[in-house]
Amino acid sequence: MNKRTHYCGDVTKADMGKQIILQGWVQRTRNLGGLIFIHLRDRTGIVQVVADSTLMSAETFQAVESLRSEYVVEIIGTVKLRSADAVNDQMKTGEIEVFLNALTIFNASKTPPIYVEDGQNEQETIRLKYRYLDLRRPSVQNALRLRHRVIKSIRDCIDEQGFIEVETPILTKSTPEGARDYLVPYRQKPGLFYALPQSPQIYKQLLMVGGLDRYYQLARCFRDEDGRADRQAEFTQFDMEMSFVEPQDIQAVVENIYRHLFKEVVGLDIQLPLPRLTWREAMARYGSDKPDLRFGMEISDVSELVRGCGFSVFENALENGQTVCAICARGAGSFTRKQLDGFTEFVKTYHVKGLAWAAPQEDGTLRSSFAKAMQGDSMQKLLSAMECGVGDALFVIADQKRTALTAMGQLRLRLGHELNLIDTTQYNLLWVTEFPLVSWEEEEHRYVAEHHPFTSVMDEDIPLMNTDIGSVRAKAYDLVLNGVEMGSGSIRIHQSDLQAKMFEIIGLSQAEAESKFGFLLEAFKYGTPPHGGFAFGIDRLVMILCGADSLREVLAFPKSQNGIDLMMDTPAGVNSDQLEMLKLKVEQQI
RNA sequence: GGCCAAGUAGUUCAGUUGGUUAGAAUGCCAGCCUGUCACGCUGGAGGUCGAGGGUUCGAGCCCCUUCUUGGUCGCCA
Repeated sequence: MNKRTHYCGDVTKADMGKQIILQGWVQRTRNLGGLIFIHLRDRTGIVQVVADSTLMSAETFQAVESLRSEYVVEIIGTVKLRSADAVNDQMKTGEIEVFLNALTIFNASKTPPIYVEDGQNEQETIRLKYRYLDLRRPSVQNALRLRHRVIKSIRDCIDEQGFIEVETPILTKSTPEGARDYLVPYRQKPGLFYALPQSPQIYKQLLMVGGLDRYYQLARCFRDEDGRADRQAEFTQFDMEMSFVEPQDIQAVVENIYRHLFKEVVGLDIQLPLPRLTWREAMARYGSDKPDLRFGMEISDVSELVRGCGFSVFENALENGQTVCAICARGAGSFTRKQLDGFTEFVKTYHVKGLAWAAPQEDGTLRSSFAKAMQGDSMQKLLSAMECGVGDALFVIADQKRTALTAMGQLRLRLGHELNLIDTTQYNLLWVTEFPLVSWEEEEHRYVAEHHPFTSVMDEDIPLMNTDIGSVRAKAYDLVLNGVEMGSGSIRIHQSDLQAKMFEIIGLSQAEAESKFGFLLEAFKYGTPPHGGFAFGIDRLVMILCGADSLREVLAFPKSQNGIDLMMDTPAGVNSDQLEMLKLKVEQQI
């Protein structure tokens, strides 16, 4: 039985005079000679322990003298009120201290390679290598505690709505489309492989065929792609699926979850229903399918306005059927020429050829990269249409529509940050709906599913499937929080002929479809209910709620950008017996 | 796979134009100290300058290659 009577952070004035038992780690000691102060830490906080050499045996005091940072100990002591001048109001337990009577050292500790306290800025490499020490920091524990509360609140809420959690396999089948799969060799028949799931997509649809009606799972997903601050190879999704529903039914369930968890975890009331924006509108106004609506600065299509302006870049673009779009950034007129020109390099990363800018000055002149090329009053017309006045800056991009809008959307975000337009205390949630069903993949020279190949089509667009597939809209929707894609969902195809048609559109041969998804197409022939669902990333949500910049902050044991676990030092080699058993040969040892 | 940045003591960093024995803070070790709370004072130890090669009389610094980490483009249904 645990002898501990109190957690360190929980000792209060009310315990005065009691003998208590604490167990924890030594944060720091201050040895004043015959008097030693120890800050003892556990997951609740820190309390000061006092060892007075005149109140204990020489052996006990010697043991106290030997304590160092991160030793694990048990302390039996008496709670006393601090004298008025010794109170530490920076500490939660600063009014009291514990006079040590007995000490047990469970374990010594090497000198830790990182400081176990908040407010340090060690390189992440060293923090991740010694993650078990990093985990002792309050901020790291708080992130994990917040994550726990988010998950608990989701489970509570979804349970009340009649969903049951079903676990689906981790060893599953490699499928075409989507991200690269992690493969697992099958020992009994060399040459065959399992794949780790990118999502439980197919299983959850089969659960609907199986009549489960309302399913959810906190599902671990795997994608063998390069990492980013907001992308880990291995991540957790809240995944759900429902039968006999329309998009708004699913959205209502998800909205309930978000209202519930924001109330429980952040103490915030979210107004429902959440705002909705169609994909086309989101792209046109914000240049993104995950717009950050915490600030304005909307994009305008100025193609018609600049027609005949004389500037060859714009004229040529329009002749080639491209688009000219613009934003007006209030307050950006104070940027230096170097800064303004610097944005050109920035937008080029997003594959547009250039950026034109103009900034009206107080003295009536115009600083601009392209004013000279604009004939007549075309510049004035453009500025006044964009309501761009003194102190503002106008930015214009001419390129293919989607490319131009995307680059402009990225510029908008950057300007929003640099001009401090973003209220970081705000949580902005919205739905983006009516995603395109497919998009053209130039390199592969075929259409690919924008969401996934099981996504259903908007009823009124079904006729377009044979005539203008590029403009067909799907019953697909994303949830966006502060400009971050939280998750996606859709109504699925439940008719095997429509599913076959979809495979045909994305260039999946009948034979291939049969070998990869034969079981699914077969299942659809036995009374499949209309169904749909949604999934959102737990890691990203917790990251935003923590105000963290990276998913690594909200995972107990994250991996590096290249998918390496710096603590375990893995991926790692395996011995030749293991390879032999799997009949695997490594051609080139790196 | 491309581009950018970083890698120097346990940790965080400085290191000038290529020039003596590579520094600081903190941590660590030892001694002194009974009211500290980033305790204080005195002394000490601690370096493959990520790795390999090259240029040079001489390289932490210049050149080439490479590894690792981060950011980003591609990629991520």
